[in-house]
Amino acid sequence: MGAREPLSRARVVTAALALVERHGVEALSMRKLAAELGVEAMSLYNHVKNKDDVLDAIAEVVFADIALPAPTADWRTDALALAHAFRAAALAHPRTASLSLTRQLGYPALPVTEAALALMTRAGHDPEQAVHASRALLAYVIGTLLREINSTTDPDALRHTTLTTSGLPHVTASAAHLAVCHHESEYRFGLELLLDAVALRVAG
Amino acid sequence: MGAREPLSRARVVTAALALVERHGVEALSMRKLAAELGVEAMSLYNHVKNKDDVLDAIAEVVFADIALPAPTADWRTDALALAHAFRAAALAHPRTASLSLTRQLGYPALPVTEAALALMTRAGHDPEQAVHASRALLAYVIGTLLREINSTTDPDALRHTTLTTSGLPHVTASAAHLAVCHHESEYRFGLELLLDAVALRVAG
DNA sequence: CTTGACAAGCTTACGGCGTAAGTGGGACCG
DNA sequence: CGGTCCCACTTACGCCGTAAGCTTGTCAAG
Repeated sequence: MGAREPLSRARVVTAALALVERHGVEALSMRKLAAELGVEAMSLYNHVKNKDDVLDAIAEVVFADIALPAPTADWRTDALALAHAFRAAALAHPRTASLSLTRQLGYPALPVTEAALALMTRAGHDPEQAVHASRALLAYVIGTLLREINSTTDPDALRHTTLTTSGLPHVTASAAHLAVCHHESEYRFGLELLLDAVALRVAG
Repeated sequence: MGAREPLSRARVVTAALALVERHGVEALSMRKLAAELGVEAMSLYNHVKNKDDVLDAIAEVVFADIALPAPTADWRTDALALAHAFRAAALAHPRTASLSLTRQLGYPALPVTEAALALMTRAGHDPEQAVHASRALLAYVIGTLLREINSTTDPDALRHTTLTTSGLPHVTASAAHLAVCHHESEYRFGLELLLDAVALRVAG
């Protein structure tokens, strides 16, 4: 019965992340988290302020995992790379990513925000337009990833609700949307669309 | 001591919506909701399956409140009108809207989905591209509204976390983002950007 | 008028939750 | 060796969602 590795904030956060990825956010409780670490619930509070602190901490991990691409000569390449890195990080921890995209994170998200802003400035926007454009880019990325993650987690939510509704007034749209689900290529499609528009706006 | 108005699903949902708008989602409990209606918690279950059912129901309200604009000759006008209607409905119930944008809603969101799809088809896209483009539009709308709603609900979350962080390595970006906060005009900016790109893609 | 079914409220009860507050022992420093 | 501090444990409180059962008012059929 040797001494076990001592608890630490890092160990708590890691365990919380694992628990959320395995069973979803709603399954995360301080008691279960403690059990996971072979410890009583209240011991966690020596390393963590409260449950919200834990949620913030795991949400940050996703942003921390975004490998910001080094800027190249072409802002457009960089934009695609940034968006791709964002998506990769989100898909690496899908259930946690829902949290990250939803929660209001200030500082942890800043590097990404700033990268997007720098990018749009380099593209030739004036400062105010650069802010607008970078936010548009991030809004698209976040909106798309939210949808993608939800449909991955719960793949036939739409199909189910449509089929159990009698009368089916709107099958056409749902069928069309279900038929097209190559997430990655769709992501690129919207991205290119947006970047085309940015380029156009700067040129014209 | 006359007989009070009997409970009904509609009354429950209305009260839940009001409670959420007043005190936030985390303040919604079956007990408080019942108290609001002058009733005991378990009575609610005669009209509602469970708490999740309540949450779904209030989330639907936002979509139901989107006044779908009648199609005109110009798809672009219609796209702006749709986005504007979406935004109006979301801002009318901001705290509930977070739920609506986050939760996976199948059927209730369908009219909007279909309107966007129809619009992109009318713009000249082939069916598959129309799906992609409509999803891009909705992703932008949802991503933007999430940000807007969160920053309205909790206006200085970013400022606070930045200021309390010593070292402040990234003040530039956050300051720039804070300085620009005319939500409505920003919304239009990104929207026009996206629609320009759609028009371009169809023409070229 | 009686009866019995049914809808819709109330009561009780259970297990789980987050966390405030206090306890105790082991490690380290004087 | 005594003191101090860290850190895990224990206890306890009030809230939660909801299963199960009970009560009461309403109303149609006999």
